[in-house]
Amino acid sequence: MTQTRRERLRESTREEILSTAWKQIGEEGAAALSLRGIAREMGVTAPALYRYFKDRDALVTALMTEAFSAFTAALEAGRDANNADDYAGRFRGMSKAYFQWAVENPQRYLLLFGTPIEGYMFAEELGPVAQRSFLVLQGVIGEAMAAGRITGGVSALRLPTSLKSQYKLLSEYGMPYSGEATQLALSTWAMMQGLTSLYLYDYLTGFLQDNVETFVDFEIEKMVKNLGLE
Amino acid sequence: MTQTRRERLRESTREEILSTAWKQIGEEGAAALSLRGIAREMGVTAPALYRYFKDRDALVTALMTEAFSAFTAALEAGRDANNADDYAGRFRGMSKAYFQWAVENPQRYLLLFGTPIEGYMFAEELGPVAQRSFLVLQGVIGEAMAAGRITGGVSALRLPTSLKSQYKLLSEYGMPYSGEATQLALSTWAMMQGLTSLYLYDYLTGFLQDNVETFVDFEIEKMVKNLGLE
DNA sequence: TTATTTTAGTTTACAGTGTTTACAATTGTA
DNA sequence: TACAATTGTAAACACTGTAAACTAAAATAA
Repeated sequence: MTQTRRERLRESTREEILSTAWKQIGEEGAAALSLRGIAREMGVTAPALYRYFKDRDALVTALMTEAFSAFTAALEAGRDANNADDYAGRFRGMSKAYFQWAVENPQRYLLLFGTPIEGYMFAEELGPVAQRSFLVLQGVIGEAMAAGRITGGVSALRLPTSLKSQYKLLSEYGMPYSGEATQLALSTWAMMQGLTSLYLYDYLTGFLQDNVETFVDFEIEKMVKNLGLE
Repeated sequence: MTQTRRERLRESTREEILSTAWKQIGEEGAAALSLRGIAREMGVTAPALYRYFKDRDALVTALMTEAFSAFTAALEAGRDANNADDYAGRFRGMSKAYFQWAVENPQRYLLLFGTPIEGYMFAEELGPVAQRSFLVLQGVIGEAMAAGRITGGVSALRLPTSLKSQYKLLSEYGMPYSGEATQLALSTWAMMQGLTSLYLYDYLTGFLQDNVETFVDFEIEKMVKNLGLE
């Protein structure tokens, strides 16, 4: 694994490009991201960046990969702040971490779950890294379910068998799984995403002002109850 | 209200611009919207469009206004397909119409609730027309609540008094209102938006394949139950 | 009808974008 | 030292949105 000097330099300017991009996203929003802007700030000409990223979309994909990792880590941290047998706590911790991360990293979140980049098409290679964040949620619910703690309304929906690949991925992470867990996780996922984008698009504050967080916590609590977790 | 010949012509090319824009959005997605492209297709030069729209953002705002109106109309139609005293039916009808409209007009929906236009900032004047669609939802819940049909988990959240302007707007439409109705409506809104964007971003089909609609219906049914509507 | 004003459109131009190509400079290796 | 790989630059192309000046046509006033 020993890197040559050249590889080190290359890696370092690659990271400088990414961090400059994040700086611009933080300041002007993801929509204002521009290769020429990054090059300008780095004191280099634009085509130089093409030595490091095939094109603008490749850069965006790299940024999204980074963001997904950070997001997933935040979810895991929220979950792991609670004991392994405290299923309600783990669910709560993860859900709050979801919202909290979005509040603290709005542009980053919108980069992942909005469509701020003109003409950018979700890259294939992002699939796994995106699903990994979903797996955290699915895992939390799956664990609770395996422990018999999910007593809330489970669907009668028959899920397709093609879900098995998904299950396999879950079990590789040592997590229990089931079609019902997937379904409940999707439901929770939808709610969190809805709450979050409503907030980021500034629909909530007009109605709730400084009660937004209380509202979100309340909605999380409703989910806990509906799952029968507590 | 009699229009002069000129006003008629002006109105007609204005509409041609909008319909050409919709055509492009339908074909290439909202991100690919381009003034020059519209002009090209209309057989006219780009600066000509500036006689009809101050700039690109003004055009986008006009498009969003149209889309919001259509969306609101769809919600109302879904609601009104049920008797005025069938509160659960009206809620169901509206919610299904929400998802259905998004499925049938994905680019239009994303134009409203995604951020596909580079650098476009949500225009002030869109506030009222956007809220109007929310008012449909809030109204359905408010009616049911006034009829004493909402028995589900109502929050203990104390909402700010500044909501009064919102309430006034509702009562102008002859609808009952309350802080609890607002809160429950926001919750429902979040869920619908979350389900829909999960679907449009193609997260659902991977898990559910052709069961997506069943899943969404099931989630709507859960909301009906949680509201205590049935 | 003629003269005047308003309007719709074009031409030209500017500043910005992502991207490609050809070339120069630098760096690492044999 | 000679050669090869790598990293950058300069110039150009094809696109954007937008502004200014100008022309042709249409509506209005004399």
